[in-house]
Formats: sequence, structure tokens, C-alpha cells
Amino acid sequence: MAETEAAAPTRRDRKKQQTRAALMAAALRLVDERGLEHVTVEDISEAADVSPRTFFNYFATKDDAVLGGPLPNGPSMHDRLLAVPADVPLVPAILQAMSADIAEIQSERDFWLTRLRVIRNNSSLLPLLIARGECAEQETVTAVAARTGLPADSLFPQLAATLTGAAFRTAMMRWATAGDNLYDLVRETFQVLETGLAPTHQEVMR
Amino acid sequence: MAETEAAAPTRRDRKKQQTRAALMAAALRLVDERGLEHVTVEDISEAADVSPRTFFNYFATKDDAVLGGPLPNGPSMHDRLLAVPADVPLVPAILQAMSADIAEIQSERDFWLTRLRVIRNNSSLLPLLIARGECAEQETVTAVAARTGLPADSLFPQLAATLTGAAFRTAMMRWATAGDNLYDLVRETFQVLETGLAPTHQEVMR
DNA sequence: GTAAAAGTTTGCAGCCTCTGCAAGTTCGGT
DNA sequence: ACCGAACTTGCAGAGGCTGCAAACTTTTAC
Repeated sequence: MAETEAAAPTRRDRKKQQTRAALMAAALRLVDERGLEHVTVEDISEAADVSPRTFFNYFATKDDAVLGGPLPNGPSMHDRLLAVPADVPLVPAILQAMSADIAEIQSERDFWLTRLRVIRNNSSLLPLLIARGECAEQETVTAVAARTGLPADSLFPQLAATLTGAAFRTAMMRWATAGDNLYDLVRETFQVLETGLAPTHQEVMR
Repeated sequence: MAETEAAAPTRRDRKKQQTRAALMAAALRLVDERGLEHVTVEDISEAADVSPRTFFNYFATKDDAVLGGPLPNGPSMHDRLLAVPADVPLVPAILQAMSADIAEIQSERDFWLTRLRVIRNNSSLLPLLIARGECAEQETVTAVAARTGLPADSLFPQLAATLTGAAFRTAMMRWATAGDNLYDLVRETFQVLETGLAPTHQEVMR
């Protein structure tokens, strides 16, 4: 019963989804073409065929339309990380917990490449992306704490979350520049994290 | 001659410095008390006894007044990192290059504790803090590349920069919550970075 | 099928941040 | 003391964003 309800989007639901997608596509395209400072909310709304007031029913800020919402639905990072078998070392476990997100990004490659290019070309957007990531990292903190038996407010779980987040973002930006397979890039950065940041055994890296 | 000129601030210089400091102090205090959304540029200017138009002669945005300018002067992160003897391992070298900044933050402890509390309580400020760090990170990339002989666009220098940046931010926010000595906290987080992110030898951490 | 309820869009006014412009004021140099 | 440079300030306006309420669309209940 509850499943049937969730599976049957109404015309309303569909129209909302379409409007949201249109706004995001318009924002991304226009900012890609002209730069963030030269695109107004009115421009974006016009391109998506809604009023500016409606824009703000979908996005709190202009930047949000460019950056898009969080990655959709699915189980939380917390649940995914705890679902990885306990005998998997921590960093590979985090990678595994992220693999669905990574696959989704890879499957929408063109869209994401545009988005990341826009972020790179409009410098005010990257800190926003990073800050977003850091807020979402709280789920990772609590999951790492649960896996390791450490208190959530101790250094290690927090560090694990922020460092894997930073490594992931670094891999993303490299993928956007000249990468093929996002998963491989993330795995590579995570390996550095796992073994330690020392050039002695990293100098063979490209 | 040139030195005498630099050493003798005019009344103009002194007044500018005073106004700038007054604006920053007012911004920090008011936002701490009321929250960012409830403090206007007019409030801040009024408290500092200047007009709102003058405010913008000093700061590009309201947020900038709260966060203050970048850490002052001094040699770039790039220069400092390259000045560390080449036989010092990379992560300790980065820590050493940062030590002057860390000492300065520690010496203005109360001011920074207020500032970090304000950032924590007003999450829209976090991206700005991150953006501030990014300039230093870019300088770190080029310096790491020079130290290691790797190309600046290869993975390792970029990862070194983003990971030490993230580690530093984590240490800062922990220091703001319940820390005593910022340098020790940063060193601790950097040690995790150096040896690798694995709970096996980190479980003794608090 | 119809009417009412619920949800969504939209126009509008206004607050706030921020910018360019130019007149007025203060400071520094001669 | 005078003049030019530097700084302050008032003003108007653009753009982002919010609350409000009327109008419109879709869904629900009978």
C-alpha cells in the first residue's frame, strides 16, 4: 500500500520534477556560457519558463540552482558504511560505501563534466561545494565512530570524514579535467590516504 | 629613506586602520550576539561610526567584515615551504611552513575563538573560511611540486595541498571547541595524514 | 461528473547587499 | 596658506531574496 503510493508519481510530482530539472539545466548552461555574475535569477527563470518567484520555491539561492541539490535519495552514507562488512579496512569500506554515488556521477558524465567545469570557472562556487560536502560528512563521522568504537567527537572519526571528503573532491576535479574512470581516481586518492602522505612511495604516480 | 616612509604612518593611515578594526570588531560582536541574518551592514557601520557606503570601502561583503582579511602579510606559503630544509619529510615541512600562522592565531586566541564560534553558529560563513584557505593551498601545490620534483598538475601535490588544508580546518574547529594548543592539534592531525588513515594505530587517540 | 480541498504559481512590495557616481571633507606636501 | 590627493558620504538603482495573498491547477471525496 505504502509502496504503491510511493511508486505512482502524480502529474503534480512529475511537473515539479520537470521544473526543477529545467531550472538546473538552464542555470548550468547560462553560467557556463556567460559566467555566474552575468546571469540573473530572472534569466534562469525565463529560460525555464517560470517566474522568478517560483525559482525560489525550488532553490534557496541562485548558487543552489547551479550546484544542484544533494545527490538523490538512496540510503544515507551512514547506513551504507555500516552495511560494509566489519572486516573490510576503514578506507576501502568508505570507498565501497561511496561506490553507488560514484557510479551515478560516472553515468551522468556529460552533465557532471559541465557542472565541474562551471565550478572551476566561477571561483565562488568551489567553496560552496566544499562546505556542502563538509556538512554532509557528519553521517560519515557517526558511521566511522560506530565501526571503530571511538566516540563520535574524537579526532579520528572527524578526520576520517573530512579527509575522505577532501580526497573525493580532489579526485572529482581531476576527473573533470582529464579523467576517464572516476572510481579508479577515487581509489587512487584513497590509497594515498590509507598508506600515508609521503612522496617516497608516491613518486611513481603520474 | 624608503624605510622611513614605511615606518611613519600618517594620520590618514592610522585612521584607516582604526576604522577597519572598528568595523571588524563591531561585525564580529554583533553577529556573535544576534546571528548573521539579524545584523545589517547599517548596524555594523553605525556601531563603528561610519556610513554604510564607507563600509564597502573596507570590505567587499558583509561576510568579509566578520571574517576579517586574510592573515596578514608575511612570506607566501610557497616561499615558506621551500625555505624548509629539503631533508625534512613533506608533512612535517608543511607543518613547519604553517607554524607562523598557527602561532599568530594562538596569540590572538580570544579573538579567534570568537570568530570560529561565530562561523560554527552561522554556517553560511564556512564557505568563506574555506575560500580563504584555498589561496594557501594553491601555493602549497606549487611548493610541493618543487620539493618533490613532480609536475604541479599531478595527483600528489594536489592531494597534499587539499588534505593538509582539510586537516588544518579540522584541527582549527576542534581547537575552537575544546583545545588548548593549536600547534599540537595540527601536529596530531598531520601525523594521521603522514602515517595513514587506519584505525589500527589510531585507536589510542582521544 | 462536480465541488471542495490541497497544492502550486505568480505578481507585488519591500528589505538587504552591493555598486557607480559625484559632491563634500580631510589630510599631506610644498 | 594653497592645492591636489585621498577619503567620506549621500544617492539611486540593480539584483538576490522573502512574505503575502490572489489566481490557477491538480487531487480527492462523494
